Amino acid sequence: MTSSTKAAPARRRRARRGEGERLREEVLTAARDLLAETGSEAAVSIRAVADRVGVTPPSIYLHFPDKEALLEEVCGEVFARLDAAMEAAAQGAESPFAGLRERGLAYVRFAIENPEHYRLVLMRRQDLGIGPTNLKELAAQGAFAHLVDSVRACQEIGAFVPGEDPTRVALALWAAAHGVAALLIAHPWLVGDDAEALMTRVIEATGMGIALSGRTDPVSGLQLLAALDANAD
Amino acid sequence: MTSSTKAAPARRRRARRGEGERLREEVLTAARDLLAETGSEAAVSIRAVADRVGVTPPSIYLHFPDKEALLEEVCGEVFARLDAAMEAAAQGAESPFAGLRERGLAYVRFAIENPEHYRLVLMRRQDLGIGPTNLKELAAQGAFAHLVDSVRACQEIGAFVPGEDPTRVALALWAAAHGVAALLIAHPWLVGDDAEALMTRVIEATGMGIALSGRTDPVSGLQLLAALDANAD
DNA sequence: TCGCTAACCTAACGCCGATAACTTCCGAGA
DNA sequence: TCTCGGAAGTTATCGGCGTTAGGTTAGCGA
Repeated sequence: MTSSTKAAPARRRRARRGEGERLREEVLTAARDLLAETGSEAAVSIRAVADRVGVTPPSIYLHFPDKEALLEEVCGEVFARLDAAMEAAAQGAESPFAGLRERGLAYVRFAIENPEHYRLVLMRRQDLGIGPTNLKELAAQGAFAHLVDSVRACQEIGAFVPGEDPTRVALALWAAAHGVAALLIAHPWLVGDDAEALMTRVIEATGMGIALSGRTDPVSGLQLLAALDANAD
Repeated sequence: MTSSTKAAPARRRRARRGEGERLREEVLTAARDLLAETGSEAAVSIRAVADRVGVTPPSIYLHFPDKEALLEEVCGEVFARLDAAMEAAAQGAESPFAGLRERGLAYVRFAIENPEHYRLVLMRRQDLGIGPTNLKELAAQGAFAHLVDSVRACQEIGAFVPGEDPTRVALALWAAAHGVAALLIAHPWLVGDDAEALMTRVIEATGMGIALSGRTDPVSGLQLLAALDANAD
């Protein structure tokens, strides 16, 4: 549909002997650009990628076992920036709890900025992906590990009750943020321009709810709110 | 792959004169069964459905404009049961707040029981679906309308601070529940057999967080928790 | 019995992911 | 300088997909 007049013999020059890896990089950038430009997985066909690079479809398979692997690597590149973005957002936070909130907001914003990548990685059924295959593995690396650390810090200052598995708490917080992200991506019309308000509300509410849950000491709501935004207990 | 030996001329008897609608129903049930059995959108191809019914692919188009419309109707049938399931779950609740929790749990359980239907309807980009196109429309019908009512009831008994738009609050609660559902569907390995624990934690936390947010009166945490599970203020 | 038309079917188009087998051509070794 | 192995592609093709154009059959009213 888009300028595929078929008569596009703008062939790419064949790579020299040891430079076979060059095509691999060109394919990756072509796929990445195509996904970013169209915002649609369907637009990133092997044929479209090959055409953009100036090569025939089977050549792709010299460097990637299948389409899935190609998309996975493209998304992997994008998601590699997630951890850094979340940590940067939490940098100036006044308290661990505030850091948690900033991380959550950065997470949802990242999803909004890379909607199709997010959808490919986190909104498709993936029973046995390349990534971690259980919660413990996930908790040991990247952004989720930092999230768990952040939860632990909240427990240490008393914002969260200690004793609960920080990994499970982090999973709950992740699920809430993921809900906002997934909803915004799948149904942008639902929220309109109030995406920021929604993500703030959900993330803060879930965080405060976890802070409140399990408490048996008669802490007042105001005390709790104050404690959450303070550095000390 | 599955018994498509091609030599399956078990042709269906052509419908009589006024009974053209019969094929439509047969196509719907075939598609529904196929989706339920395989749990995969890809398995529900026009050709596979036609084959199961005992008809040729183009015949499908006599009753459905395209594949999308067929899937939409199949999912619509399933989702028609969601509202009833949520209301039934909230029936015996001791308080509006408990009703909110039961509704949320029922929602996630519904998603787990119909994962592929849920994924088709709520985890794919749908800029202009047949359904409601803005939040107000959505708030006026079905399960979401009941959720909004439930939020309003929580405001009336003082569990939630009044003044906030109940629709927005309901949206936030929905997002949190959706996060759990979407995570469980896309990455079942993450949670293992603790799905119930995760959904309970997220739903309760978000509800309590919303109950706490916006409060300026020095209500104690314990008082608040107690109030949430009581019928009266 | 005729003929209209509802209810199908046959054939085909253009797309897709993927594979087998062929060609080109660089560059190291004789 | 010539050769020839193998890296870096190509051509041809398969089976499957959604969808469309146009032909065929059979039941029912006249």
